[in-house]
Amino acid sequence: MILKSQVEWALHCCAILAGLPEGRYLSTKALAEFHGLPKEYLSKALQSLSQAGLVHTTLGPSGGYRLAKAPAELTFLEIVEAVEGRTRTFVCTNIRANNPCRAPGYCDETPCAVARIMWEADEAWRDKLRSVRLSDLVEILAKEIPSDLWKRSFQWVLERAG
Amino acid sequence: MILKSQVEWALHCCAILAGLPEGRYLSTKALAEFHGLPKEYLSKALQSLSQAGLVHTTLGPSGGYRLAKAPAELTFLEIVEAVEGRTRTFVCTNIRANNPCRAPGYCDETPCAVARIMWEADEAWRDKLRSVRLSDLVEILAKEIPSDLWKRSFQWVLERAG
DNA sequence: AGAAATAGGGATATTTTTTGTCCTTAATAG
DNA sequence: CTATTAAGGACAAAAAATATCCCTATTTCT
Ligand code: SF4
Ligand code: SF4
Repeated sequence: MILKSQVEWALHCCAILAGLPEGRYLSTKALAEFHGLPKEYLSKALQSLSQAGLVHTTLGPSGGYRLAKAPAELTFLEIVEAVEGRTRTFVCTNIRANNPCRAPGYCDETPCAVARIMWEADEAWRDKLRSVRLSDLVEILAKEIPSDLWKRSFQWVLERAG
Repeated sequence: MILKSQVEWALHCCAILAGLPEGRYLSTKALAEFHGLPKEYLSKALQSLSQAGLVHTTLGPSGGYRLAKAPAELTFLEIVEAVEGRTRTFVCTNIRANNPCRAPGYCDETPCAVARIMWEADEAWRDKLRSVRLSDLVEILAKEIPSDLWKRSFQWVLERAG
């Protein structure tokens, strides 16, 4: 069970978009080039972000993406779920229904303990992701990335932002 | 990102094995029939449990599986990891290395903030699974499953245990 | 000793998911 | 009017999950 690579891509793209000046947009092409990713496929991830309402888009030259809300209002969970979907990582196939000893029709009402426990673990994962904001990430990156690289990257992005 | 169905199978099988009297074994055939699962494929899941040292096996007629330790000493995490593997659910493909502004050779030392945060969420998931013991599950099931079904199932298993 | 049942495991096949490409359409800026 | 963009549908390739089949060594029972 491995998350889609699109999750990593989306998080990185959001981190870049978080540094974009108010009102400017960055295109799929620029984001793909910056991260060395296949443009067409990255586009699908960005479309997911768009459908989830996390980013705003415009068309035409100078078009592209910007965040739909402030980085402090955007959580990791929102980004991850936009790309990865909201279905729980444990799905119950209801195998207890096959118990040869069961009364016919049993097992339909409540999910069993196995599923509930697995879902609690899933919730713990989501809780953690919900507790981290995009602004937290940007803060850490700003500290850790060498300032000359940080500046050059910022410059690179600005040159291509519409 | 969905866990393998073998995870559900393994958990259910362990729950059954937990109720097995000291020194007795239950075969793949019985476990597959009880849960309505393909015997050969379930066998792979049980082999994973065996390789992880969670169950003990014997060959021959009356052979099969029993738990290698007490249900109170066996956690959900051990069972899940035996089947699903121990790799983290977020894998870093190091896309920051593609940054056109980077100095050559950058990005090799430490994992970046994105990966660290995702790994923390992964740990939260594992922590939760580690906190639940197989005995906890059995306790809940004993409460929730109608006692006549519980008894019939127990009887069914005993008749087939070697 | 011989027959039957078992776990282990290798080889292979099928199905589903992930990853990726290609092309068309509608909108926008210059 | 042209160039550029996001959106999205159709399709293709690769990887992973889900099986199935078969052979071997071991154990139990007769
Ligand atoms: S016991 Fe729980 S996890 Fe297992 S099949 Fe039933 S509902 Fe699903
Ligand atoms: S920034 Fe982190 S998650 Fe992204 S590619 Fe680099 S190490 Fe991986």
